[in-house]
Amino acid sequence: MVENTGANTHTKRALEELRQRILSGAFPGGTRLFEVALAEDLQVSRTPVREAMSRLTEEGLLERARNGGFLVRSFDFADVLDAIELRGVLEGTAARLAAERGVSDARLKEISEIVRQLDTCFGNGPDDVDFDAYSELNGQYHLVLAALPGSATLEREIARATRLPFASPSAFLPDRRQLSAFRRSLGLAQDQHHQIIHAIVRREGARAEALAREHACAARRNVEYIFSADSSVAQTVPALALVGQGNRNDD
Amino acid sequence: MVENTGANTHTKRALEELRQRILSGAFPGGTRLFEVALAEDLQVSRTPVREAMSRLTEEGLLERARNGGFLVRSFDFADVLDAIELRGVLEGTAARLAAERGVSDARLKEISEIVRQLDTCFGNGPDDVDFDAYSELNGQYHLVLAALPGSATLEREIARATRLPFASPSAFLPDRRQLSAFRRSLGLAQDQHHQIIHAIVRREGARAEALAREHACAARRNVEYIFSADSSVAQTVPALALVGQGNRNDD
DNA sequence: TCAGTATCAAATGTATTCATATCTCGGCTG
DNA sequence: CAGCCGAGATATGAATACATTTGATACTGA
Repeated sequence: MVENTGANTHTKRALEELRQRILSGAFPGGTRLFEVALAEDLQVSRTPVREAMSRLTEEGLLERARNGGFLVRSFDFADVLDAIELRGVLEGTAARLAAERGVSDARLKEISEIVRQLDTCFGNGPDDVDFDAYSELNGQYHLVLAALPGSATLEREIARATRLPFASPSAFLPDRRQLSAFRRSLGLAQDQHHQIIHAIVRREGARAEALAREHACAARRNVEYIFSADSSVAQTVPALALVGQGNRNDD
Repeated sequence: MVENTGANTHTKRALEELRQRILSGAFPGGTRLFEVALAEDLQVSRTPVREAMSRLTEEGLLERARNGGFLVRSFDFADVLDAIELRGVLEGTAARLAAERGVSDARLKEISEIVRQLDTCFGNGPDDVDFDAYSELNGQYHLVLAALPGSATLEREIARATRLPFASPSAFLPDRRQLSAFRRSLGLAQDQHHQIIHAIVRREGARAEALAREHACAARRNVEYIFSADSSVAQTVPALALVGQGNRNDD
């Protein structure tokens, strides 16, 4: 049995290009993607385009239309808030199970290191936060947290649902007031990260779960605040831009 | 723009046949599925086989191998227990949100009807339970419950994770003692169904969540009991047979 | 005998061609 | 004038031929 594969450079190209276009908001939610048009545009045949769309469906960026074909999934404000809620629940579960079952030293070391790096993003003062680095590391933190319990199925499903929704804060922070509020909230979030890890180490499952949930509630309040403070932001930022951190499965 | 689709009878056939084979345990977990072999076997070309495998990957029954190709996902006992745990958490969230946000009369009517039908499965006495009908309806109950909150994204993710794992009890109940224990537990489960609906109607979010979680814990205990009581069952029943109720997306 | 290399076969990737379903549009008919 | 029906356009479904990658094996030389 030859466990082989043919060439896949075209599929890979199509996949990456399409993903990038979707995440950048090139296609409004609900847009139907046509194989032929994309194939011409990407200079490949329909086959790798189909393959790419299928994979993007698995990733949650597309959905299959009722009668065939693919649509760009659309997310509205309520979806984003719900996704944060869901994420809090799942991460809470992950944290609780990690505390109940115990965590390998390697994993604990891994996530502690991430938290340590998160600390460094705050620099020397409250006005010196590296938003982009923080956001990137924060995504890793959540993924590793979701992976803690050590069950393949659980890990997989939690990671899937956790991955979907998250705001990249630096993308939509127009005015000074909001920036300042966001810095404060990031400081609180960072405290919560430390507390969650502590609770896991101390094997306090209920507390770890509650903390992770509160963490998500704080994130929810932040997003609500930002969008409500300036309604133009809600309309300007495509909801899809909030989606997809660490969603890749490239090799 | 013709929102069209070509014929899909071959894909449909391949999809249903493959799904059935996987769920029936024809392929042990980890088995690699080869396009050519399946295409010959099913008397179709590789194209619809590929398409079917891609969709089964979305359903969670297959996974993509590192270097291309598809593997049958394998689930062990721990995976099944974890899946039940996860399910309880998600359904708890669904119940809580339903209680907090309120539920449309139509939806409430829908799920109340399912619970009513579940009641009828118990017949006239404790020895007259229609397991198959109960199991079927129970799956519907869970899916509708997951759909209650009314947010498309949330609904989708909850339904996805909820769908994955559940035991079909009648499939592995060999001896009289277990059967009797199972009847009792089903009665308790049915009580819990009623209580959850009541809590949602009364807008008691925390209670609804706690009840749904307890419901899952009971299910977990049942499965643990059955598998521990007769270790041969755990080895005989392919874990995959526990997967996939209401996972269809046929039209 | 072992190691390294070359060759082959097996499996998937890609392109192309044909088939088929459905949506649109125009004309016919009541 | 409205509604239905049919033909054409369009998009996806399916089949097939060809390309490419990679694992396995056999052969050769040390």
